[in-house]
Amino acid sequence: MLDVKLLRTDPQRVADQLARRGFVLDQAAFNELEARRKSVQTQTEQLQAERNSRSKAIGIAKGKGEDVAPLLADVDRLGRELESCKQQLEGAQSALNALLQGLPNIPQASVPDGKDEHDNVELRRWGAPRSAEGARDHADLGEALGLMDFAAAAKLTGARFTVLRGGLARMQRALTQFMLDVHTQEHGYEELYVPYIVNATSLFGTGQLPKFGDDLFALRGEVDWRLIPTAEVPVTNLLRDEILDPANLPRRWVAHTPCFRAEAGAAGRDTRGMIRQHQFEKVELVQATLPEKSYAAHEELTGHAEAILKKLDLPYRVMALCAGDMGAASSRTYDLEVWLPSQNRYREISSCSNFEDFQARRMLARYRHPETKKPELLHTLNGSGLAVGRTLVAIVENYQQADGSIAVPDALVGYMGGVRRIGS
RNA sequence: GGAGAGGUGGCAGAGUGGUUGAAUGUACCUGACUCGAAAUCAGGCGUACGUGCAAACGUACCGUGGGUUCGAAUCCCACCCUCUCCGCCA
Repeated sequence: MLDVKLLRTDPQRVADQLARRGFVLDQAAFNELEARRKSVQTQTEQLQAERNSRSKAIGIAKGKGEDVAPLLADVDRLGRELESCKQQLEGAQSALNALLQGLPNIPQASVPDGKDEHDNVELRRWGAPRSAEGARDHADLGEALGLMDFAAAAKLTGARFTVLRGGLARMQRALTQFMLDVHTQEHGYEELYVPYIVNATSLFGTGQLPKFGDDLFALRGEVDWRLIPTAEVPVTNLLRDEILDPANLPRRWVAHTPCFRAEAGAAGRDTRGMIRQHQFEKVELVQATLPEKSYAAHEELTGHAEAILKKLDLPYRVMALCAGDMGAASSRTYDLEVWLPSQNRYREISSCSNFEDFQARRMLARYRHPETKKPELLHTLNGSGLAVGRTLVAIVENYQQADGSIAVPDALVGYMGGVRRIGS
């Protein structure tokens, strides 16, 4: 959520910056709602002040044993006016909130202009992509080995699910352990185990609700519980309604969870294979920092995710997303894209974002400023470190052998009980 | 699932209708004493929004949402959560 003060003081600047992401801010609508809210609020507060002082006078009079009847005179009228004011205030406030909650974050100055993924800017590349010549895709290879079974998953559930068997099931588990170990032992993250089901308040805090509920799976029942679309939701919400001691910053958390996405609107895209599933594994990095440190932390966190790709010797590139392609909550996003020889191109495997105080304001995640002693909003960041399912895809494709077997990356052999080859 | 107890400021813990946004302790901040520190003493110290250059003032907030009342932390209802015991269970 944006700071409403910013909208009051410099709406044109906000409008200009949101325009970079193709978002049109209705300034007239905001001004009207804001003016209305302000006038109704002032009126309500005045009425309440009057009521409070009368009530207090009645209390004092009673204490002295005086007659309170005169004081009760037009208290009825006051009460009715107050009641109607409160209702109006509620309406004005909720209309304003709805507008405010629908606004995306302001892109940071360094974010490139652009309207979609074609305008993203490549920052750097690492590794030597292998030729697409003769490369088979992961679904072909996995099914031929009998270790990746989409038909079985379709029977159990439906499209966009996978059954993994044997060596590939084990490799997915090995990848998870490997990533968690690197981040906890080399990058200083605390490992967390968190719920895979969250309430609506948590989803509001990180920004999935109210606007992006279509992509979430809801549980049936009386309570509004949803499956997490990413560990970002439960992990970041640990900060909700907290005031942290700055001595404990930055907080660095890593968690492995399955992720559940309805993929509404993705019909026809990546229908084949494991690229886009309703359920996938991910190791997620989350940081909470002082505001002045968040951009350094963003570079650092991106580097932590890159370290996994380097250790697995998977060629990748780093993309700075343009203003029009970023998620609504983000101020700046770097995507890591891994080389997939069967597609002869790079595909997203990690997305690392700095949200500045956008999420922190929604969830009141704060620290106590050492000098002013006042609570100030934290900055929050997260990134995949990495998407495990897509990492498995990348390994299958990049480590495929002429005979259709899959070599095991050196970094993973220890996690695979010494196995160096799958499928031969 | 059943029975009981409880949710108050950073923490502990009073407060059962009225000058209570909330005693007290502790932590923290400032000052005094001290060469310095500890101890002691004095003062300060919740969050959000609004008005104001500021001092200050107004409003809301005692798990959440309703209700009763001129007035609710306090009374009533519903829900959520925590703890104890029982049942069930990986």
